[in-house]
Amino acid sequence: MRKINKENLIDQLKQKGLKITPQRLAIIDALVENRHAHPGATLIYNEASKKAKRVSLSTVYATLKEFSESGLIKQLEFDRMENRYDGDLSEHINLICKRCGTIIDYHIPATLEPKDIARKAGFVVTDTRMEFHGYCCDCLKRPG
Amino acid sequence: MRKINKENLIDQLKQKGLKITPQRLAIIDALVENRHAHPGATLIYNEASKKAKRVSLSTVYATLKEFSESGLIKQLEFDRMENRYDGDLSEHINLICKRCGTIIDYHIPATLEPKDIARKAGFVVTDTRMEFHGYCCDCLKRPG
DNA sequence: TCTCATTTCGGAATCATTCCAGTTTGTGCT
DNA sequence: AGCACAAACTGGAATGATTCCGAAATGAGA
Repeated sequence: MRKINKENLIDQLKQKGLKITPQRLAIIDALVENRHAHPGATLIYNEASKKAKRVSLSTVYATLKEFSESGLIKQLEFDRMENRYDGDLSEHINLICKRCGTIIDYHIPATLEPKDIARKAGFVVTDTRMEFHGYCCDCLKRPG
Repeated sequence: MRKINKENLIDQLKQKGLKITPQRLAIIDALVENRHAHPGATLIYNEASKKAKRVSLSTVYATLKEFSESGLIKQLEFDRMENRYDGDLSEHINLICKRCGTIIDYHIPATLEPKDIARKAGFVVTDTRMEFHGYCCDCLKRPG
């Protein structure tokens, strides 16, 4: 039961004492209908605007923030505002402390068992993000 | 030989036909001296300003961009400008296409072998980023 | 229905980053 | 050593996502 679903999200709002408003319902709809697109605030805003009479961009931001803080959805960027650089080009995991911002380079062993990383490094993982950037098969087929 | 080192970076600049300027040398110094801090543009700018008489922030940005495009350093953020959201809260890897921006959720098997991911998903990995967010041991010790 | 904390609004403010047009400067060549 | 020119630098304006803020609107329980 990991995928987002409208009724489930509404239940979670109730459980957490958050109010059910037309704006939130519209945002939930936009989120569910575009779940595969990993939508950004702008897309959500556009989609939600079609459903509810009035939604402001500020509300979309506030709601998305509320939802991700409540664990209803996952933000694909974290708080880091400034881009940072790493001189270590080898493959490793950046262990980023949520409190002090420290970034620890953790070199991955031949076989990686995500859950073990925490214990070995004395680091408590609350959120994980692993991104592989490259080219998807559809794009590889297209010229350019 | 993965860690950055001044002479090596200078050699790489020469090899790629890039010019050696006082600003670049100052930026390289700042990069090398702060390698453990995963410095951002602002820190680099401040540090580099101490070394070279004149360095502008624009130059720092341009240089950092040039360096990461040339593979001298690694940028810890990618081009994505807008924050995006994911309704799938389970642990998975986001395969992000550099060309079309598509994000494919890839659920990790019990044992993860990074290199295998590409083949299985038909995705060519050019850059990898794995981030585990949480709390480092030092912060865990401190109250709050 | 009444009440009030929560939510929404929209416009201003913020902040990292990019853009631009003009100036300076490495570097290869003579 | 001096020339020429593409590359690099500058700084101020522009951009664009996100946050902030004070005021107005509104769910939801009493």
